[in-house]
Amino acid sequence: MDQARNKPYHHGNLAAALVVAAARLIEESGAATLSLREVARLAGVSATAVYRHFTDKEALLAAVAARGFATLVERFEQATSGKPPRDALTAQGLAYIAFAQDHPHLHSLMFGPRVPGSEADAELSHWAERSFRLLADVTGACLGPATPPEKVMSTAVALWSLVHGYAVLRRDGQLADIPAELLPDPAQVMASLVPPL
Amino acid sequence: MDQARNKPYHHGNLAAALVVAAARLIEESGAATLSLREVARLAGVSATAVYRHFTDKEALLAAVAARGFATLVERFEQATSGKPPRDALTAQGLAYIAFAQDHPHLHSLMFGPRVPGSEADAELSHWAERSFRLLADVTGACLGPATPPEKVMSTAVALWSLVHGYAVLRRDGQLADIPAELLPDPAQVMASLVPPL
DNA sequence: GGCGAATGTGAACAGTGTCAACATTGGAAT
DNA sequence: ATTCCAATGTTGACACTGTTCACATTCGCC
Repeated sequence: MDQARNKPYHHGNLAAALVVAAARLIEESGAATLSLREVARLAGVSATAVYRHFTDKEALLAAVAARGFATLVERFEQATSGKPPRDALTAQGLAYIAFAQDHPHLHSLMFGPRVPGSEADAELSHWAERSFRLLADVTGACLGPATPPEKVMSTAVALWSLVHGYAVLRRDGQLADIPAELLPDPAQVMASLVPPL
Repeated sequence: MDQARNKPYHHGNLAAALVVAAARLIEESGAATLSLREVARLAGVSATAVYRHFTDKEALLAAVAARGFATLVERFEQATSGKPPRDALTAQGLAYIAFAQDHPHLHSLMFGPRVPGSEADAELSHWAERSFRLLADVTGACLGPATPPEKVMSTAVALWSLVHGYAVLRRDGQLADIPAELLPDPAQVMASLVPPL
């Protein structure tokens, strides 16, 4: 066992442990109420130790968000692997909606407002771009190789808007009052945005 | 002038003044960084006076959000008035997107996560329902009177998802890296979700 | 073995939301 | 018109937050 030993020298690697602890607390109660001190407490370290590894509270949050993007991309890949384009497209959309519903607070952190100047923003942007590229690629495959790139792009953004909007409305409880049988089937709506080949 | 008089007795009606002050600060810097004390300072009153009119910081925020919904509904009505159904529908969607872009922080507060138990949540829900009903009505008018209600509902939710998603992605800067000429035309995409009569 | 750099700690500061006790004032009942 | 209560506003305080500074410890390298 690791933690059964007497109190360790320095800690091994705090950075990772802090991200894990923060992620756990965020999944429970959201990023808004997260306290650096509580993260530190959970990692068995004193409050200011955080600043040896993250310049800011925001930097920690960005690291958690980046981890979230990593697992999101993973979900995308395992949802679409080996499927023909149109199946892959709807599978990816459904995976996105499922992710937002399974990890509402994390999703909210990942796609919340950006701090443009932040240095951690770079990695975040990288991940966000990558996950969008996955969507754009599948969309392109659905539309066929002869489709002009701006058509692919605008279709991908429309699809993303649709799926993201639905995911966000659901995760924030905005659709809670509407009985489930009246809600649209996301797969079907997505299909209607991609003109058949 | 009003404030040129010597310091007034009680204040007139603080509640409204506090909501106005809070709304102004929120439009500038967002609800996350809003400080009750600063609101009070801006209203020329001392911090704890807020608690004579709002049980909570959250209650104040809810009041601001409610005011936001009121102006949103107003925008909807003046955008759709006197237009045939399909024009009204796209006008309403565009008005929604414009609202989110003109008042990003307010929009974010209005459609952010709900606190279910909150007492102020009731009024918020009322407004949200009302603004959604506007959309559902226009959608119904587009689809024709013979359309089954669940079809109207699911179409309205799909439209809302699309427009809300696009508005949110834009307002949070998630589409900032994509050149404008590659972005979809919301009106056109909306039209493709409503089958022609 | 020793030394510098990396890492963790404690005390402290300004700022926050919120509560309890106190002060003031407006309006209603006499 | 006086009195009195309820509404409204203030002061002081508590626990908590993010963050900084000076200090302690420990690892890796010469």
